[in-house]
Amino acid sequence: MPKGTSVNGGPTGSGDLPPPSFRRTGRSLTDEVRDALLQELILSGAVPPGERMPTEAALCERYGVSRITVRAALRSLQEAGYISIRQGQGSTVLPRAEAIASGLDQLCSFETFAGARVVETVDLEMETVALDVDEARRLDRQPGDRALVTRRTKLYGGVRAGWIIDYVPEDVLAPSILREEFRGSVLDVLLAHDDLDVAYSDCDLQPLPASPALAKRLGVAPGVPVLLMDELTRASDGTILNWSKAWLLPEHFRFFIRRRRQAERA
Amino acid sequence: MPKGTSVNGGPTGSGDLPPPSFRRTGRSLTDEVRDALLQELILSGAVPPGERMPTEAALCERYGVSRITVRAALRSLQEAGYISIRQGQGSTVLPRAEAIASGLDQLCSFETFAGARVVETVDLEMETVALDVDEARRLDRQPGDRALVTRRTKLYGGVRAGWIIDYVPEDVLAPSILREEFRGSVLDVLLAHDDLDVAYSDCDLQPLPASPALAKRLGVAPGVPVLLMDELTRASDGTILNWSKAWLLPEHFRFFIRRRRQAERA
DNA sequence: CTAGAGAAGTTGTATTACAACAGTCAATAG
DNA sequence: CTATTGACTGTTGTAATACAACTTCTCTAG
Repeated sequence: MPKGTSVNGGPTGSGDLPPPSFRRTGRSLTDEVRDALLQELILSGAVPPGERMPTEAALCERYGVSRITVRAALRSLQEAGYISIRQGQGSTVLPRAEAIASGLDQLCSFETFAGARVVETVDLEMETVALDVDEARRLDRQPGDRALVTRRTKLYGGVRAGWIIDYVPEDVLAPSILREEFRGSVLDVLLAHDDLDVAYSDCDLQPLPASPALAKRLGVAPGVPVLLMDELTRASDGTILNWSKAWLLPEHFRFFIRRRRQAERA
Repeated sequence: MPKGTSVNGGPTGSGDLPPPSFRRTGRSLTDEVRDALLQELILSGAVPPGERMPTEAALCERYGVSRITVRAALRSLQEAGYISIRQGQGSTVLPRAEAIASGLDQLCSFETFAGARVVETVDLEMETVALDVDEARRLDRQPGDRALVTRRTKLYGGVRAGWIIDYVPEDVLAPSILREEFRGSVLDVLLAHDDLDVAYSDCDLQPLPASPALAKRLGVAPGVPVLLMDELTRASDGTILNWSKAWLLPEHFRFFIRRRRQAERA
């Protein structure tokens, strides 16, 4: 709730009132335009895959911003894999934008990931612990520092789908607050606190055979393949906010990612 | 091989000669600067994680380009997860850049992915086939269209690590050329042809128990977890260039991805 | 009818200017 | 002396204009 007051734009003096559906939060104008383009033109299907986006000049007019801002927003969308930009030709919406829109590269909770499916949380355990050496190193804290550990089983449509453990250090968020605001997702609580500035997570994926204990929790046979998702969530300055380990049954999850060509090395 | 002659820059008239290690290909100036920043400052460790990048003005001078170009390059790096940019403060290199640098979001062949490890290709089969209905739909072609199918087993350090099938439609690359240039990786052949304009791939990850046939090929017990990586490679205009299915043993692969926070939905 | 030149439309880059934000430090009020 | 305020500096964010470079289409000359 702080930082909501920063009126970013308020351009020089030209009284162009922003067109409809153009909200103004504390973020940069470029980010606002980026989101608007993504929502109103790409994800909505207004410009289907293969079709060309409006020209930069048209977008400037539509949103009442300069070409600088429009170009930054377009470049952002290009980098994210939504569009292709070619000099002299224009910007084209790429196919399968839905794959990246619902893909792994998007940092969101399992409840958000589930979409329309009914999600339940059972066998919930929350306790404050002192970090051991390994846990402390992983979280970039000191051994003995305290953190709230949350363990639970996730059900998708009534069926056991995953077993999840989260660590949230006390210096990130007071355990009392997390306990109070927890509604099934630790990440959603963190995301709701703007001051934490959740930005990204580094995630390690690894298929494993289900151990007997895990198999029992998930109601499957020991040895069936599960996917271990080991994830470290960070603020935009790199501070570690959360460590999450999730053992997931593949039949309930589909992992899409978009791989992009990188610069050729020297 | 066309497009190599396009001299992009040749700025107005200011005779600033570019500083060392600044190559000029057919790509945009912005992309050149982006790569230079990534190589020379971030990946080289010249600016370690947590440290601030030089200011935009300094980078303008260093590379002899305008602030427009530098900002576009920085924004690209930000979008890719390498740096954080904050108004009034500057750009900061984020921790664990190596995770994304060697991560799944980078489109590269298994040989490149393997790095220093010795990679061998055995049980190679290449044949031209007519696509059936399902294959054609997946490749966005017509049933009966012809494609070169490549099947082989990959060995990492002498140990069987994965079983891979590739489809390359004839209209993308002549089978004779592919057969001739194939050195273990289909993707590397495609990447070497600039005119194909390989840009990205959409990838579906799914853990599976190894079938008896697959287990036999990989020399493991049936039922052990393997990761199926189903991937569609595309050109920058969305054209499908290649369909690849890889069954991988997890002990030889580590899959990192960086998940970024997306725009909040309305 | 074809090949080539030319025009129009679009993105890429440069330049200049100012606004907005973060941090520092000195001046001031208590 | 302490704490708050205020100005100042350095940085990124946005705007306006201009032109270069690329793509596509049209028109013309042959």
